[in-house]
Amino acid sequence: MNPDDIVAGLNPVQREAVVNSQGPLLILAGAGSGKTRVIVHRIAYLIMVREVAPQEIMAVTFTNKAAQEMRERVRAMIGPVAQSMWISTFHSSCARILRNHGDRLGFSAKFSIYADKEQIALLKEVSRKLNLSATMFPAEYLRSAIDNAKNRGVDPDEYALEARQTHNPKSQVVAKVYKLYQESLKENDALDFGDLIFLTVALFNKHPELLESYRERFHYILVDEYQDTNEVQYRLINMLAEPRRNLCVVGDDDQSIYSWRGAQIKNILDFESDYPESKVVRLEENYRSTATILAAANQVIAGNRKRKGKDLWTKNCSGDLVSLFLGSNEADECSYVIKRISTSVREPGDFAIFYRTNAQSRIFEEGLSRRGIPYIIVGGTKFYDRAEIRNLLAYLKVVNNERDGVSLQRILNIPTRGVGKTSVEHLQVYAEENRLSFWETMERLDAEALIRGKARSALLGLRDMILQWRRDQGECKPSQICARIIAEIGFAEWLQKNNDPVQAQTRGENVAELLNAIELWEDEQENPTLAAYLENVALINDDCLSVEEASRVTLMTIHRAKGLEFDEVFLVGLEEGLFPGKRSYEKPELLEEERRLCYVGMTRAREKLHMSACRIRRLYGQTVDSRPSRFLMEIPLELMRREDRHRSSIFKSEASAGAPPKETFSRFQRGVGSQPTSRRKPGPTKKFGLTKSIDQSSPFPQGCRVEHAVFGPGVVAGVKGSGDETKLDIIFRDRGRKLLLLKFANLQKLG
DNA sequence: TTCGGAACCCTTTTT
DNA sequence: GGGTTCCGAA
Repeated sequence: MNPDDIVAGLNPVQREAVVNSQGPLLILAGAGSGKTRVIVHRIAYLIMVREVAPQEIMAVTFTNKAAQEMRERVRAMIGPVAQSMWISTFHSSCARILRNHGDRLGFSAKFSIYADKEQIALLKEVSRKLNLSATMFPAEYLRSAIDNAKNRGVDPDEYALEARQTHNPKSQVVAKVYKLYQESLKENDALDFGDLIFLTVALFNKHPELLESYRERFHYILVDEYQDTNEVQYRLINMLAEPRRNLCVVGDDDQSIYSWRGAQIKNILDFESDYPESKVVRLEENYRSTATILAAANQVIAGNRKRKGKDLWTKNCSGDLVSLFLGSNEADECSYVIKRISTSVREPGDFAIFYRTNAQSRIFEEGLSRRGIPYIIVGGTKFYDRAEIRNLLAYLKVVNNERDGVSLQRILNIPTRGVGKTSVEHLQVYAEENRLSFWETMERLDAEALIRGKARSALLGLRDMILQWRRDQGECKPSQICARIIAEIGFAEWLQKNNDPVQAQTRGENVAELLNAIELWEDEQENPTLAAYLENVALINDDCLSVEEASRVTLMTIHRAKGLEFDEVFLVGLEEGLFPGKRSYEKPELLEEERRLCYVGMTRAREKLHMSACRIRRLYGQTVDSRPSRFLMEIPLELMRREDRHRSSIFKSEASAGAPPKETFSRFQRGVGSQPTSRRKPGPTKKFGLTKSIDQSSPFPQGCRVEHAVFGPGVVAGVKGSGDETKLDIIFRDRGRKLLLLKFANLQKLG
């Protein structure tokens, strides 16, 4: 094939990235620079021009969505041969490897994958065995400590050594937990997410010949979002790529926002020293945003020191200024956002609202629904995290994997069948004393007088059902087994009985939806086994079930927004202490990450960007005075337009809360820059948002209660202008806020 | 076993 | 403020 055909339509830099197919390559891909396009073309180039066999290429991403899109687009370019390529997430690539060779580490090919909830359940069991106090060592604390260790590539022995060396008593306890937890996982024939990667690395370390075989297989390795890789992922990739060094990493150091999950920005920053012979390509032309938005974003990110350095530019027009709205409180901020959405010619689906923390979403949700504007909140409790779904999945896991004790214990009394705490304890003790798995203990119920009465017969019944379902696996599809389980345990009836009618309804629907989802999945599979389905659920935990409608306003955290784009974006809550968050103050690295987060949020916008902050915010039940975020200060005033100038200071809290003068606000009022951290200046400071000169001679001064013939009762929030031009800013009790010309308003004074 | 109320926590969460 | 979790009482 003619190389020119492959690179046709790419800009010169993109071509560089595609054509440089041999040796290590770092592609610094700015936001909206056509990254995926480059990756896809690069793969096509390798196969079509360099005649690399597809199965010699491994492409790794972080999300299923990214993997899917990449796979789809490659297939569209080169056809079905793409099928034999490994394009998948870190986790599913590793799961695949471990299913093939996990026996060398003591796992079967059917191992269960434990998500957070199951990790916690197992950790509680471990804590109990070690007699740990749940207050001193909450399961969640242990979970994240162990998770961190795995991300760092630290095994239990190394962890114990670390703990001893640092004389940290708490860590020494965690070390014990970590060790026992790993043993328990093995007994349950289960792995957690961290294990998938870490144990793959361990497998390769322990069995060099296996590593060699994969090195032989994968001649070309490509990693997307390289800035988000953690230590083990880094090790994995680099060990595989070592002999041939055909490693292409794509990423953007300016969009590294997952350090708290173990991502190491240094991986991308140090790539050039890891591979001195490497080439670097910078994709800086942006095809997404207006020049104004980019200029603003560039200014913000320029405040970071630890970065490769990159300036996005575009041929797009300059577009609108960035709108800046400084509200009095979050209700005010919210109504600004909603007003802009409801008065726009755009469709709801063109808008997105991004916030730093999930807690901020509620007010927007309420406001939008009150106005009847369709919206979707991305995030929150996922489908597969709902209790009823997890219960059914636990059943399926038990059917699939005999040794999975965590899932078995979960379902013992679901639906309630009279197996209480004491019975479970008896079983646990017996299992422990006889070194049996939980399932083996259940098998001995006949022979041993372990448990008596109702619990005994219930357990025997459950055991027989499980045995039957396991036999069914031969001729039944997973969906049929699942349906059988639901029917035979009386799950629907139990849900009815134990929930209020509304909840019972949704839970029932969820169960139906699960069956539906399994069937959909089966339709796409050649060989739909239960084990395969369970892996799919564990790793591809996507919410394709909640159909993403294009016609709704999208609400999500900025973290979730990475990789997406919208015509018009509202970035809300830009306040010191919230964004950047308070916790980032002490550490410069954390502050830099917050700044990157801001940059990510801003660069999602195609045409119009709004940024807003509140003067007063209720947070965790407390009302706090806030100042605008330093990130706002970093944007040149020429790029912004204030959207709240006409507004007056109607909010008593502002005058009476005794808030210290906020010179940062005055920066926007007077058009003079000031440092966010500057000390308080002497003398009076203009109050933010206050109408410049209140006409004290107005018959209806600020705060005056009035009655309007049509709008009813209200309060004068502000007065503007004078004489015939006098306008009153009034908040009506029932009709919201209006700006009225005094001479026409025909107001009655009240009280 | 199930409930209800007190106590607790509180960034972000690709897999 | 609110959601979750945990413990004790019925």
